Amino acid sequence: MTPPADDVDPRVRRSQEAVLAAALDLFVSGGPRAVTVDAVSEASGVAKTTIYRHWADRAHLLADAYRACLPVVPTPDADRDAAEALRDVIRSLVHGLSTGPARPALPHLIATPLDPVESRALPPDVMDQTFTPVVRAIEGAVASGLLPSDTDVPEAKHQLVGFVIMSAIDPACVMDDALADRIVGLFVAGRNAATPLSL
Amino acid sequence: MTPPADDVDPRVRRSQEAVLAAALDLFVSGGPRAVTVDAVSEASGVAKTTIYRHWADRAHLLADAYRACLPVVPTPDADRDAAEALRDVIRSLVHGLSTGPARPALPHLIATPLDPVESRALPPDVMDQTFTPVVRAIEGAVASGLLPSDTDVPEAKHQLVGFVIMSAIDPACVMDDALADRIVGLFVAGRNAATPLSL
DNA sequence: ACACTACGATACGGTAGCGTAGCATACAGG
DNA sequence: CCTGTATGCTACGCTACCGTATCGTAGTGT
Repeated sequence: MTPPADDVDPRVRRSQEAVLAAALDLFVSGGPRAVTVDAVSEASGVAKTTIYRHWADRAHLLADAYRACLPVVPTPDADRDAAEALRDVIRSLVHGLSTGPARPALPHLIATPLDPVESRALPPDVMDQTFTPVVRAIEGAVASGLLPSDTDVPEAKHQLVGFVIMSAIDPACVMDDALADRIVGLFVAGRNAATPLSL
Repeated sequence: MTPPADDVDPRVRRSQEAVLAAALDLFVSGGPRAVTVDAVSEASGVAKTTIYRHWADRAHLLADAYRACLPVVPTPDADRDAAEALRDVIRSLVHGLSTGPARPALPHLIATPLDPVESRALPPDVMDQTFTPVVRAIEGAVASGLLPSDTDVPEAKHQLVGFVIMSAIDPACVMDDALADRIVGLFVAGRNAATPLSL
């Protein structure tokens, strides 16, 4: 499964692709609970027995469907300008969440790893992997002086990622580069304010 | 169910309380899927038939368990100092998420309303209700000049709430007033920065 | 003490889903 | 063409869970 081998029996290839496509559709529209083996078999036209010949059990099938719609955010080059790197990472995250199956599936993407039953075949840190580039970019920004040296990196991650996620969950929110740049701008400006705020 | 009447048969009272407590425990530790009528019956010592005498079906029982661990954030008085109101609302939100059953149940609190099956007896905007006080506080801050008049309120909500939620999800994060104040401080400072950032 | 009500226990029918077995068929590749 | 393999089909057994019915029992309030 993991390596999409090229030199395989075309029958195998066809089956796996049909199954995965159907599983992804079901996941996007109905969440993990909709990805039942019977439903996938029905929707894909692939016999249930065949599905079990390629996936150990339902959990692994669901895990593959999950990964198939998880957005991938590239890690910026380490020798890049920190501000640009940060901007590009957030733009990429926003873009990845607003295109493809990720946006409609976002609630399920968040909820699935948190469900002890549904996430059995998922690594416990699937989401972390997606957000690692953001952490790298923040670290780069701190190193280059764009952010104060005493910046709490995990906290900064919560701040940035939380903003993006909440925006993406709101169906009324327009997810574009302008939003991404605004998010980064508000973030950096707040972090660099001389006096945070006096209450 | 909704009105916790006081003048009822103590037997009824005792049953309902035991059931609700057990349902809440199961929800916190195992999510909505763990709240099965049989499991609740088993855990509470209340017969399944009795449960069905007080709740129409599993969905309503789950909905009550859900509401029982949802944090309640009081709306600040309208004639309050805007900065204090905003601070208190976020403090209250942070506190509500870090005490009681809300923190460990947070993933489930987020995921449940997003599940079309599990949320059948929940109003579609349960979460919104929790965040409404935040919106009110932001509006007050804009009105009083603490935030720029062109502030996008929904976007500001995403920013604040996203930060809080992501922090609460991270088990390593310490949720206290200091964090709340930092969140508000970074938020207000960023929003008031003359020039957001030039890239 | 007595009627009324809530409760417990058990059993049941029904549904949905998982995963497997057995056998017949279609197809890929040499 | 011919062998090996992937697939489809059907039929299972099993489990978990829902919601109901029935009936005897225990507790409440008067």
